[in-house]
Amino acid sequence: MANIRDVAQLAGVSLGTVSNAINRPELLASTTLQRIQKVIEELEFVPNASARNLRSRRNRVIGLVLPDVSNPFYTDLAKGVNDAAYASEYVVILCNTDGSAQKEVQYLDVLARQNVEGILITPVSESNLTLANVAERGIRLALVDRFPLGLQACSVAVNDVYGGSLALTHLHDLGHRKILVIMGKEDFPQVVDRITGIKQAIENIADADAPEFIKIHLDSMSVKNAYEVIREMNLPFDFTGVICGNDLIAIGVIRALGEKNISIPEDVSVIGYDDIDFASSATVPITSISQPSYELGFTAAELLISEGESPEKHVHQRIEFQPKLVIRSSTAEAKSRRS
Amino acid sequence: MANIRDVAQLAGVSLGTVSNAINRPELLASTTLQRIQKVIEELEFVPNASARNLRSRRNRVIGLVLPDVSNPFYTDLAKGVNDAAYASEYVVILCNTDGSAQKEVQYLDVLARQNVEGILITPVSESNLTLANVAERGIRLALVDRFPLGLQACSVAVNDVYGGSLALTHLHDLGHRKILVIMGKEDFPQVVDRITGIKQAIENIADADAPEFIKIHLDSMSVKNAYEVIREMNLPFDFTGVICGNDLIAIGVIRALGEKNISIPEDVSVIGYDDIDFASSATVPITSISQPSYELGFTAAELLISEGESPEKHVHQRIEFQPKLVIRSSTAEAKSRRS
DNA sequence: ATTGCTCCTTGAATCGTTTTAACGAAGGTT
DNA sequence: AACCTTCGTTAAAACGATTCAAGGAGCAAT
Repeated sequence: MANIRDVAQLAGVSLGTVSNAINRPELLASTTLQRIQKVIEELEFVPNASARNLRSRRNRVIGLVLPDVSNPFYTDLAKGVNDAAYASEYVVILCNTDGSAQKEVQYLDVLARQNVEGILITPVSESNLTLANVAERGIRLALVDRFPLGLQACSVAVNDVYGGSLALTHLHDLGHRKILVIMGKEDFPQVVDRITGIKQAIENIADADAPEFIKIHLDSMSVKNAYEVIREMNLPFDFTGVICGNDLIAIGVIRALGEKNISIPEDVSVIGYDDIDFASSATVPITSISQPSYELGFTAAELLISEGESPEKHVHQRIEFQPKLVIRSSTAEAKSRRS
Repeated sequence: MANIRDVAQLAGVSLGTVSNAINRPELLASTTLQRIQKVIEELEFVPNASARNLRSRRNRVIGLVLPDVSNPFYTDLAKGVNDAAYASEYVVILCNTDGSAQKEVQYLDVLARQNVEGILITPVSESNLTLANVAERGIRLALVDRFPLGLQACSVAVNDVYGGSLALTHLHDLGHRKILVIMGKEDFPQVVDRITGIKQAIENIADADAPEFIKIHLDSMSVKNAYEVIREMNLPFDFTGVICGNDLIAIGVIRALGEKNISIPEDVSVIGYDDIDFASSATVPITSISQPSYELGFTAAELLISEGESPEKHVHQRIEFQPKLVIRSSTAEAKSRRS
């Protein structure tokens, strides 16, 4: 493997000049530049990233920490991040926490050791102690799908409170008055916000008409988990509508209810969240709250990278997208049901 | 940020001793070791990965190059890789080529610049010129979901030829004699193999009884692409069975056929590939060829990492999984149809 | 001829580790 | 008492780039 010294020798210039040829070509006389470039080509010289990073403290690597890469919502988001990174010649280290706070801490540590320039994260809980820690180490942060509470960082998120109220309002408009809410872990920020939205929407409805609801919190927001929980459960009360934490849960719920001979949407309306691609191809096409997952990731990555390119003129931004209701076949007018 | 020198000073030992404390603690007297560890803790010392890599040429980073992270098959595979990496304290750089050979080349270059220890790749084409190049640079390679043709590397794959024949045989057993095969790009290795399998299966059937088939090659193996192509198409001949390159294509095909009032499986049987989670929750639950995606990724990553841990006693392995037919509702007995 | 500018180029220091040969002390053998 | 060994530790040389103050060449102005 050729190094910069070999190039310098063969081109008959000094070390520093080769370095300039690579990083600030505008400084060189054009004849020297060409000569060096030719040698670089000949030798197939590739600068060593470690050496470069050691000196300059920039390595064009960012970390992406997500709770569940099996969920197409996060996959799309990751794709957005990757594409933005690719455009700026950055590279992305993907970390999957499985929704575990402990894994999150460990991954943050690993990323810090790797000297990543910045970290994009959808934190699993509201507590941002470790995040503050990371920021202290001089690693830039950007929050995705989550707003920073008292943290100095950019953020790109969707208004989950509004999303929650959208879901409830839709079901209420269809005449549903008893609603099952089935979400992920109680302290997962998105869950908190969406439930807040649901409550707010209820408060805005005249008392006589206001729906009541029960919550269930799942350990993992997956098809399997939702399916199993609903299957094993004695259905708590005669709800006619279900609001799910995401579309995967909705798929699991629909399957489990189907097996109990409850038909969707005739007997029960089900509404998902995220509007993943499969929502429209599911057994019953799922009504869902749509979020711009790809843009979320793309924008956040752009923000983080631009902060690195010119830290002095960077100001932290807080970008908010609005969710949208997408109506499909899994929700319909409520009829009174089950005696 | 504390560095190793600060630690040495505070602990009253030399630089090298601290390094040993970190990397070969068994060399030290236990009292010294404890003293150093205490200081490390106090100072919150984190070794600088770049410096370490520069000297030791190991950075615990591997690259993963995949054609399509939106496809749950690859997502599951990536999860396997991540989990295996995590267990060995490695970190994964994820690269999404969108099935483009050009992007693949660029990503390989980026990974080489980053000095990754190894690369896991599902190459987009049979040509492995650039791969050979990478290997020359001293970066270890492992092929996932693909066998190495003349390449010195480990590989973990599924027998796609057999998978193709499984699909055809299933349809043939159900009485289908005219079959549409709808795959991805013609030179995508998996596509080549699966078609080979289909042809072989046909050859094994008595001439009189042998099915005929037409192929379509899509640019991208996505729901959208498949849906649009089938929707726009004058259906080529009166096929009664469809073999799809993956489950995403199957979903697109089923949707498009549905809009043409062709019912699945009454009029046409459709068989997918990969057996992704959603296959069972689709509008029509999809008969599919199942592959152990997670294990594929996990095993390959383990192989690659173990090669790094002890290169001297490593021998390249070629691990082959067998695909399985999973029968659901999208395939059924053929009836003669459409006049 | 001297000075002052501009424009390139150089050399040396530096980043934070790992690695390895060499060294000193302590203990055991003869 | 002299000589080995063993064990723990040290000092200094890498690793391969970037950075920056300083040097030199060429040219124009005085």
